[in-house]
Amino acid sequence: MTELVYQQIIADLKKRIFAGEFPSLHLPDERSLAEQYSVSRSSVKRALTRMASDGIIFKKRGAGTFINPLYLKNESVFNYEEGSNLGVSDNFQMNGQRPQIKVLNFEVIRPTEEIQRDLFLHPDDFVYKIDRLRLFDDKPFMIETGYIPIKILPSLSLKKIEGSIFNYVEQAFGQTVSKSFLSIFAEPSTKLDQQLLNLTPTEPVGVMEGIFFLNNGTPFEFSRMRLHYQYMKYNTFVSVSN
Amino acid sequence: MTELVYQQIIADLKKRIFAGEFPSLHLPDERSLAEQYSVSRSSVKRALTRMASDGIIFKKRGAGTFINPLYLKNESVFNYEEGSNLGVSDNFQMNGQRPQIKVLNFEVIRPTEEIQRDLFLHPDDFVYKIDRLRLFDDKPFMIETGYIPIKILPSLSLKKIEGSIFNYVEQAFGQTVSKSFLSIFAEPSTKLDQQLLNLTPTEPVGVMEGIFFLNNGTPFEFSRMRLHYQYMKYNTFVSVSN
DNA sequence: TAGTGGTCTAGACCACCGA
DNA sequence: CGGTGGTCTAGACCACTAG
Repeated sequence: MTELVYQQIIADLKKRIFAGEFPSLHLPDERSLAEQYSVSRSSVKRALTRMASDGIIFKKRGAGTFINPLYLKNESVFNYEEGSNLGVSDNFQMNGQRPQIKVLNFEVIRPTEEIQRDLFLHPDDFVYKIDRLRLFDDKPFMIETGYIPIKILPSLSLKKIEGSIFNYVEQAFGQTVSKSFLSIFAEPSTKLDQQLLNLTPTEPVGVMEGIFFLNNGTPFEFSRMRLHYQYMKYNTFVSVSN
Repeated sequence: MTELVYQQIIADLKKRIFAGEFPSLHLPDERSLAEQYSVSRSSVKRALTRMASDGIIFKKRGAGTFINPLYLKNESVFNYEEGSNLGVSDNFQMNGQRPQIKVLNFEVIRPTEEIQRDLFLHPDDFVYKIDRLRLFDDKPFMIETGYIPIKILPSLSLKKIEGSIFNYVEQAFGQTVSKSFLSIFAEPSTKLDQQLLNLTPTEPVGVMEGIFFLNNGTPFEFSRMRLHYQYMKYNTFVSVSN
């Protein structure tokens, strides 16, 4: 697959960590690892920096590099770092159940200035506006409105948006959706929310809105998702500065 | 303050971005920036990589480096990337306003099994249970319940929890709170929420709950935060694999 | 004080994008 | 095709931690 040096090091170190090769939770120092793998120290450092930002290890200047004990005990929580895609079906746990999609509306429009800016469009570019209701085991859980430039996906069709658009892009162009910038907040439900998501007036919706990017950095979609509050559970690992 | 080359570059580029120096959202290429700042390309690259992982910019191989339009739109909300700490006052934008803390309850209890597991405690360890109401410009916006092992902070006092616990830990032990696992979701407000946060029955709360870690990897606190929905806006930049 | 991770340089070659 | 970001090397010096 990928043969990048630092990715090989990451893969190998993960394997060795799970094999219990470091019972003290103390990894070899960077210079030794560089020698072991016959690479430069910079490449080792790059690998370790990645692993640290994933929460697998942490580094202590002057002391060494250590395995995060939670990584061993709580491996499942870390599994998100394996995913190759940011799509709904990957982010929401729908274990074996049937995710369904009901297309509410599908049209081509002139984007607002806001959308233009968010997706780096010219004033004369057009976008698809796609409204979909997503169900899960026959229960609606999310209203999704997406805007996608037609120049990125000129061949989109009603048929295709009844399935996963992200998967379609991956198959058709070999580009994965691997970055997103989202705002997450909550709101009282509107009449429409209540109707489509089977909510009572006191029950809220969770809102997630933002931009999805392709692997190559192209802004791909602006999306606004309104979720039944019981189905919105967003998990994050945050690490600041260092 | 900090004189690191790449941090200076980051600071300067942010300034220039906000000054509107790049209306096309297209930054100069790495080699030009290296020349402008009289540093190596590696240092520029390090700065840009940091900014990209913060979601400020994104890079497109073969094309260039671009400003994330949401960064400009959302500027105030991005401020969390300035903090050296994950605390409330750093995560929520309280520009010049007065954050206040009102202690509702402070006691030592035997942790539930769930808390034991989350904080990696033994059955005979005790924890502080701390209930606080946080206000912002005299308006309550968050009810916070925290559990902290007494063995980590044996000297905690009522006085100390009237201020930032994270800052106290930093001053007293030189450990920053720099990592967290959080779940984020929404709920209808309870009677207590409505009373403390000035909410009507149809207005919801945002909930953020999870574990905060010290720099060295020690699980430090389990926290459950119930926020006035208008004050919860969580921005995340997610990047998988690459 | 010895050893560790952190930063920085200078230069090389590769992979990709767009005109 | 030229220009861009991505990866990697080799080596230097600094800042911190621990014995």
